[in-house]
Amino acid sequence: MKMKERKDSVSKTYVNKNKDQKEIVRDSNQKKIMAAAEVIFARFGFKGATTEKIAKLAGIPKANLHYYYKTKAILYQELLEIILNEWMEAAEVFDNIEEPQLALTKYVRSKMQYSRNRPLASKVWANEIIHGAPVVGSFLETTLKQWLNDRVEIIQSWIEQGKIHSLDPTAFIYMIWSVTQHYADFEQQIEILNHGESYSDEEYELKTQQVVKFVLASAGLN
Amino acid sequence: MKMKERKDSVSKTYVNKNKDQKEIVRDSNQKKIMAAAEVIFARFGFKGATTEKIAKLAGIPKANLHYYYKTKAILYQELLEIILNEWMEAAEVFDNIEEPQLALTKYVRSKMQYSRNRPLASKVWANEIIHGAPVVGSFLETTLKQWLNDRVEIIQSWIEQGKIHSLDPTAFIYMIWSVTQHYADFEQQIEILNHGESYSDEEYELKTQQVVKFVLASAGLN
DNA sequence: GTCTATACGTTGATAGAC
DNA sequence: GTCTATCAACGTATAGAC
Repeated sequence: MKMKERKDSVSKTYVNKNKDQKEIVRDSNQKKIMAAAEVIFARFGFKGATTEKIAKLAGIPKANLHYYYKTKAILYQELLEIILNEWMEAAEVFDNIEEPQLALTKYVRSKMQYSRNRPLASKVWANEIIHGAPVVGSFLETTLKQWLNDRVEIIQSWIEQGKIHSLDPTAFIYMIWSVTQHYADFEQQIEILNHGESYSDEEYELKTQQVVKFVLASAGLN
Repeated sequence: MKMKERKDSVSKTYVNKNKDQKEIVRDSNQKKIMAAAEVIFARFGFKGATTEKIAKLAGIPKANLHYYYKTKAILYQELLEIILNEWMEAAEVFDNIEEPQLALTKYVRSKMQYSRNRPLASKVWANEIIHGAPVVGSFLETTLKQWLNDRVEIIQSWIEQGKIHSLDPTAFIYMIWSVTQHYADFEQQIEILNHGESYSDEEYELKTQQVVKFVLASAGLN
């Protein structure tokens, strides 16, 4: 109520500000929808998620959701795009670090942090891949393939310089991906096996350190 | 037609034999349905799978599927039970081997073979866990928890005997699970990143050897 | 931009003849 | 045990008033 009054009074004075306000409302609603979509898609998959569930969780009528996102498929695609961008950001730390020990440590920590902070996003992504990557398949073929090839070259150069053990760089990267993403994707299983409790920040930090050690040991860095 | 005639003629002479024949038909149909269910559930998830798709792939009418499995949920549960039993079988090789190097090598190889032979089953399982283990949750709490606890004790004893490095046994087991299952669950991604081709038997054997090395190195066994 | 009511397609499940 | 026809329930998406 108070907010609305303030908005109206502002709109009378500054037309541009009012326009901004509308955009702010739009952004706010889209963010609420996207946050809800992430929860529902993670829990039920694409087909199992219903626009009604998403709308209810977002606190808006279903028709309103369809006003912002014409179809469920479009909503899903936009969510995957957001997740993809986050994935790529987390991967950037691998670059521009010459020493393998530091580069690997930072990368693994970055991936573990992502699993900690965005488990739902990780699950949506995993679900998409498990079901054959119907939406993100083309991205895998282009962007991810390029990213992998570049990283394989870096690792190969480390091996040639004798900085790490001889190993299969692709298998090595898959190990890093799988071990770190496991903490997000299999979250419920981990929680059940941990006396029904999720890890505290301290426990998770210890797990992270352990995973870093596994990765470094696999490369012969101790 | 011929089959039917033969069955009838047999039934007149050997009642028991006829019963066997019927059971054979039943078993055969159930196997066809279950095989199709695995494909469809793996590709589309529980909600995305339709009984019509499953029946069509199995080569029977939808109503017939419902004759054998009253509901889609029951079909899904029975499939998970089969997968669970396979999972437990693959895990048995961990036991009764005193030397960590051999026990770990055999276990990792067993898991990698399972990912190779039964990628669809692995995906159905992963999908179930990612979505919060609504069906197998109780199993995780009891059987899997017990299995994990026992294995943690074995690994702990290895550490105390100085046979392997000091490490977090649970995190170590999670690493083995995640790395090996990755080759099944993220099969499509791996294929796309491998010039669009799935691994040959020879390539997969090399990847298996690499994964074994990673696991052994993580435990300080080189 | 918001929301109620509803049209339309899909799907799980069954009835009932064979 | 097999199969065609059918239906009730659900879910996506939209029309149209506000």
